[in-house]
Amino acid sequence: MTHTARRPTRRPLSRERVLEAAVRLADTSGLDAVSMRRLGTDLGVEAMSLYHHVSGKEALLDAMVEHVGAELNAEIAAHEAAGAPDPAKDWRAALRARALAARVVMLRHPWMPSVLESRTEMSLEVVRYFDGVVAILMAGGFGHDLTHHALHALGSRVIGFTQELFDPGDGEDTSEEVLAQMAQVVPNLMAMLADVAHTDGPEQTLGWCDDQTEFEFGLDVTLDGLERRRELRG
Amino acid sequence: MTHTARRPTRRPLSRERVLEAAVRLADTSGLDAVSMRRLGTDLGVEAMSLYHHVSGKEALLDAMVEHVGAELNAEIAAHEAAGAPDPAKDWRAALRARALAARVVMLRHPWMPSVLESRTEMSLEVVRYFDGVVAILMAGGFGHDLTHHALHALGSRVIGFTQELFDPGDGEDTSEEVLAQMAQVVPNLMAMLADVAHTDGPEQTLGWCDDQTEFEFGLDVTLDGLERRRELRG
DNA sequence: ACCTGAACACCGTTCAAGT
DNA sequence: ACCTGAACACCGTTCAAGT
Repeated sequence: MTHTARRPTRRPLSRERVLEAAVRLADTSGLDAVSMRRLGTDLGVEAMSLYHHVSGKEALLDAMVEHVGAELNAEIAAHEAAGAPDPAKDWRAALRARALAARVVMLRHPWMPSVLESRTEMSLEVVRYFDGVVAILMAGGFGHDLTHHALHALGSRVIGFTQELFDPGDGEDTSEEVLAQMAQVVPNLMAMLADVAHTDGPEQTLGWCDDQTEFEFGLDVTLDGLERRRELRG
Repeated sequence: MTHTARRPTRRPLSRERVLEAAVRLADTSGLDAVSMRRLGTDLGVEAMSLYHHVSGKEALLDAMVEHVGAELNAEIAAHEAAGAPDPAKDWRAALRARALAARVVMLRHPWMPSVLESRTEMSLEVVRYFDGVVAILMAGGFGHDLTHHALHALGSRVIGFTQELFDPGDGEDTSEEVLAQMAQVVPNLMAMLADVAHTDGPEQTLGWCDDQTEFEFGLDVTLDGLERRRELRG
């Protein structure tokens, strides 16, 4: 065995390599693990070397969003090539398909929602995604004004996620005593939870509780409400 | 003038005083300013003294949420005492009024949404708020199952905010050149923006772009969609 | 019981120095 | 041009010591 084979081949660092490593690190170990120092270690390099490829931590996060945004648009393009609903015929189906396709990408990167929301400058790739959403709504007969309102009403759902408020909780450590106490303080909520008893098997979560069924329900409710507005104004 | 008057009266630190200072600090200087050291300085005390009243940074954030949650429920109670819509007669009006009342509190604490979403354990006061939401939906004729779905569909809107994806941007530094370039890449979006041209005056923002008009539009769209589901199933 | 100061293990970032 | 190491100014938190 040679000497050169022993030490890991040190490809020169590149912006692309930095971003791939950062996204992978966030995917596997969570966003908190993404520090300049840790990222440097993963790449076999000093943290300070990263500054030759990204101007700082914030720029790194911007670039990570852009990286996933590109993945997102590639996914959408693939869907469209494979035959997607025609927005002029059925805007609802077209938008629904787009949101669900986006969701697949988002589920691969659970840290994306929170980083996306923390950005002060917005990603060109993500804007491009929204441009496609606008195109669908306009083709569906929404005016500019209603399209604008619709974007706000749909919020993050149109890009495949909803940032839920609570982790539903594992329910493992909730003793009978605690449950009885809760029933006193929040009786309506407890009665509801006892009745619905989530038994849908393993849920796909994105950040917090946000399973597929609830995501689609919320999306459809919003699409229904928008369709009504369109009929009224259109 | 006496000596005792000169140095700031040093009331003994209490949990309440710590929480009030933390909330005020977050309100005025943003969440990033809330560090144990900075908070200690504000209270005229070493950072380590705080650990006698909160067990750590995470516990402090939990307690801040609980503090605002209490303010939220007090606001709701005041609204109800002043005469709120009867949910049995008009669940829509009752829920709408509750969400808008909650929003007033949220606007006083723009950091609340992000902290709320980052909590792993949920606040009793906030849960109490949701218990009231469940009560309204049940009184309005939703079953337990539909009430559960409705909570997911409404998401954070029911507690007075939507976490918008983008800051609309000041538009101050967007040159003609950049606009022309954008029109190439995202033509649909640019056409829409040119048409709607936000001129509603100063917008109330909560975190990101989330003005009152858009908030109410999104809320009403969701309420419409839910009412339809209720009619179908009820 | 309540508060302190030093210390530890982390951050992001600057800067002068190496090759 | 690319990478390094020491240094700076911050974190949260532990722990032994003070009153």
